[in-house]
Parts: sequence; C-alpha cells; structure tokens
Amino acid sequence: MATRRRIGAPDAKNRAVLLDAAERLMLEEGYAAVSSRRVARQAGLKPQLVHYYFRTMDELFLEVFRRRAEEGLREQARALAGDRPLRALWEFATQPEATGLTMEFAALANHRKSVRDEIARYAERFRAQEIQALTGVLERAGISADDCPPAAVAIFLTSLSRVVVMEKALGMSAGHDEAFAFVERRIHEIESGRQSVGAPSGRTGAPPPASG
Amino acid sequence: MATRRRIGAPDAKNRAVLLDAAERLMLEEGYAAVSSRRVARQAGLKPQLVHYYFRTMDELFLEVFRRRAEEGLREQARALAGDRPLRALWEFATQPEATGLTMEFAALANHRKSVRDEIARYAERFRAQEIQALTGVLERAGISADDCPPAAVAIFLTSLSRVVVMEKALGMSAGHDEAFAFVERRIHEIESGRQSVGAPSGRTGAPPPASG
DNA sequence: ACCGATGCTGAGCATTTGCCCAGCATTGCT
DNA sequence: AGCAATGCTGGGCAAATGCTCAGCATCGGT
Repeated sequence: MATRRRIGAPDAKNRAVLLDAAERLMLEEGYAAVSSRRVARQAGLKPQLVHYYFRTMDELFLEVFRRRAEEGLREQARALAGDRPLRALWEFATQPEATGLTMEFAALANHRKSVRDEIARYAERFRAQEIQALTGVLERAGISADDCPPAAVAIFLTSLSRVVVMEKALGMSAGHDEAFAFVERRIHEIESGRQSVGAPSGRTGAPPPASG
Repeated sequence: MATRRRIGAPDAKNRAVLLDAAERLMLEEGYAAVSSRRVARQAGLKPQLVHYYFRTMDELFLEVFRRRAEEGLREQARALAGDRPLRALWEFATQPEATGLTMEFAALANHRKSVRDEIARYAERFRAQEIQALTGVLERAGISADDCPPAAVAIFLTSLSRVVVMEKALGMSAGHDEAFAFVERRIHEIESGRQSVGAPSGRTGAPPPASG
C-alpha cells in the first residue's frame, strides 16, 4: 500500500546527477533554492525526474546529506588514523565546502524534522570518532582529561571552523588568521611532543614554568 | 518616484506586532516559515498589513534583524563595561534565543544579499566592541597579544556558543558541559587575577603557581 | 466643516511550488 | 516473440507566495 508510485533505481545515472545539482544549489544559493524545478534546471533535466527518483523533497535532502556524511565519516576516519591525527582533523574540519554544506543542513533542520534527526545521528557518529581519537592524542601528550576533556577539544575545533566558514561567506575576515594561527600553533606543540594545552610557549616575560 | 506605494509609519503599534511575530516564527520554525501570510496569521492580523508596513519581505527581515542587533550592541556594551567583562561577554554570547536568531539570519544571508550585507556590518561592530574590551582584559591579565590575540579569543567565545546552541537545537549534548566548564574555568582564572590562558590551573598534581 | 494623513482591507494577479497520473520507449530476460 | 522492468515526459492540479490597487474609516488639525 503506502505509496504505489514507481520510484527510479538508486544507481541510475541521472539520480546522481540530480543529487549533484541539489548539492551545488544548496551550497551556492542556500537550501531555499532547492526546489524540484530549480534542481532539474541545474541538472539539465526535466522537473518530473526529481519526483521520479525521490518520493518527496525531504528524501532528496536526506539523500544529499547521507551521501556526503558517509563519505565524510570515511574520510575523517582515514585522517584520524594517520600519524598526525590532530592536524589531520583540523584540516578536515576546515574544508570550506563540506563545512558550508553542514551549516546549510543545520539551518534546514530547523523546520524539517526528518532532516534534523538524520543530522543529529550522523553528527554524533562524527563526534564519537573524534573523541575516541582525541582521547588517545591527549593522553599521549600527557594532557589530563580532567583539565582538558577530549570532547571539549572536539567541539572547539569544529565550532571554530564552522563559524569562520560562516563569517567568510559573509565577507568577514577580522580575527580569522589570528584564531587559526593560535589553534595551529597549539596543534603543532601537542603533536611535536611539547605538552601544553593552551599556554603560550613564551610567557611574555613571566618566568618559565618550574619544571621538575 | 521609485515606489509610489504608501507605507505605514515606523512607530505604528501593529508594525511592532508584525516584527515580533516574524521574529518568533523565525526562531521556532526557521526563516523559511516567514512568509507574509504566516507572519500575519501569527500576529493575528491580515496579510496585507505586512506589505503595508514593509515594502518587501527583505525589508521585514532587515527590520527584525536591526531591532535585535541595535539592542544587542547596547547590551553587549553594557556587559563589557562591568567589572567582569569576560564573564559578562560569555553570558551574553550564550543566550540561546539571540544566538539562535543569529544563526538563522546567517543562513538567510546565503541567498539574500541585502541581509548578508547588513549582517556583516553589524557583526563587525560587535566584534570590534569585543576586541577592544578583550584587549584591555588580556593586557591587564598579563597575557601577550602575540601569543593570544584578543581577536582570536573573541572568535573562540562566539563560535563555541553558536555551535553549541546549534547542536542543542538538534537534540545533541555530548561534550557541551565539558566545553563550557573548560571555558568558564579559564574565564575565572583570568578575571580572578591568576594569569594563564589555556593552561589548566591544576597541572595534574603539580604545585600551585608560585605566587609572590 | 473640511482636509490630509494614517490605518486597514477585499479582491486579485502572476508565479512558483510539491506532487501525481497516464502513457510512451527502450532494454534485457525468457 | 513476448513480457516485465526501467527511464522518462506531457499535462495538470491545488496550494502558497510576493505584491498591488482601489477604496473605506478614523482622527487631528485648521
């Protein structure tokens, strides 16, 4: 019962073309620009094809999201498995395209329950991966999880990159370089063996930490 | 010339009612829910009134934004003028309602140029205020601007709060408490006189800082 | 008593949207 | 040769949208 309508096969070529078109539209003009007609035009196909491959627009959005998310999870896992997980994670998080899309979906989630749930599910998987890797990294660097919980670090990294991407889209740039430099210095310190979470190496005239 | 259409006075009561309605809609259902009909229904007024007070929907959005932004600038200035500017700034930044609205506008900005420009202008004013205050705070705390630029701190604070608000809206919570605790500890350290940017006060069994 | 400004509204138009249906071609299987 | 599955499309409908216009009511000032 449910719906009798015939739906196209998941591996059909034009289905992927439509997904690509939707994704590009979303990035360049925001999710509100993603209508069946606009997507079709962008893809160079007829509008009905959208409904042939996707029961509803919600399903289109979900499919665009899932494709990226699955790929992202794999990519992140690969990054975290390397020998400089922190830096790799940072580079992964600062990809402007992926981050831009994520922000767009987050906004979409505000009024599409199905999208909200799916995003939340994947976001938790991403975060779990990060936390697991960060736990090891910080431990190895001798940083106590009490003082500096891996979960907090994960959130810092992703939030910084997200907001900077957002601000760049607005045409802003003030402070971006400074913030990035700060983070990158800290990453370098941690991964090159020098312990210290946020404390600058040179303390501006203050005596060096009484070590030993 | 331009437009002959008669527009209602800026101080008319129902104009404010419409702005309130639009704002509430935006927060609760996302900007896509803000149409002239929906706003009117939410306000308990007729749809044409929206067009009577606002030439275009863009203008409605801009007006909603400006109202909040102006009020926000004043509020932030007040907060930064107190004797615990850092903490006050943090509390200001973590107001969920205001932050939620900001995120929504940021998404809107993606396909409404007029909104984008206005947001950018105000965002820069906010940031300038923050940087100015933070410069003093960090200086007084003996933290070098080279190691830890005020602009970077400003971005950290706002980005964290923004993303946490966003995630909360998705129903997520993992790591939020840890991240907040981390920030709040650092704020406390700085404003209670104990210098140190990111280094945990208790270094995991290390002796307290040699004061004196 | 008059007039202009102001608040408001009924009616409507052109456009866009999501989605559906019936049906045509082609392809691959038997 | 026959048949089912699959890709695709012309045509369409009901709903929502932004925005306009002409006009009615009220009210403060003169």
